[in-house]
Amino acid sequence: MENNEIILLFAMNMKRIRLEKKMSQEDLSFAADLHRNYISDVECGRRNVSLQAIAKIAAGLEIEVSELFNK
Amino acid sequence: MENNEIILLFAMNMKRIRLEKKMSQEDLSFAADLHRNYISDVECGRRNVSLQAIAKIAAGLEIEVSELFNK
DNA sequence: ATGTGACTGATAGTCCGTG
DNA sequence: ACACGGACTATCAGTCACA
Repeated sequence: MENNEIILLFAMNMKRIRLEKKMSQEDLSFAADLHRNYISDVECGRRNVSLQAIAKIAAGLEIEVSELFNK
Repeated sequence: MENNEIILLFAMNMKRIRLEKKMSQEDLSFAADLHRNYISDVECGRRNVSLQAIAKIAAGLEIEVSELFNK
């Protein structure tokens, strides 16, 4: 597979922002309407997230989508 | 399907940028290593694109991923 | 040069658990 | 509160013929 650069960038930004907001993965899973285990997988860089899931995560974190792709 | 706001935002940005760069869909499909019909589908908002495909498209357009999510 | 329906194999995303 | 596994269903990636 091996183009996981963007997957890791996304994962790291997501985790960093979630912690800044003092949310648990379960808080986020509820706010984003995604499964708790899925949030865990994404933050560990184990998932190739789709646009709609990206939008849900950004909404759950109350941020713009583009913030999840900052370098 | 419902929440296609982000899908349409992505589609419109992608098409606008591609045209600004004076590329055809076929040019982009070659540069991004994605099928021509797939590029067409994405620009028409018919696909829920994943992170890895997003990275390929941004690379093909020679832009940052976050530019595809500007409002 | 682009849009669309349809198809198949792969994987996104859910849910049950465990430590 | 989180990582990880296994199993499941819904959907995505990738392609074709044709308009």
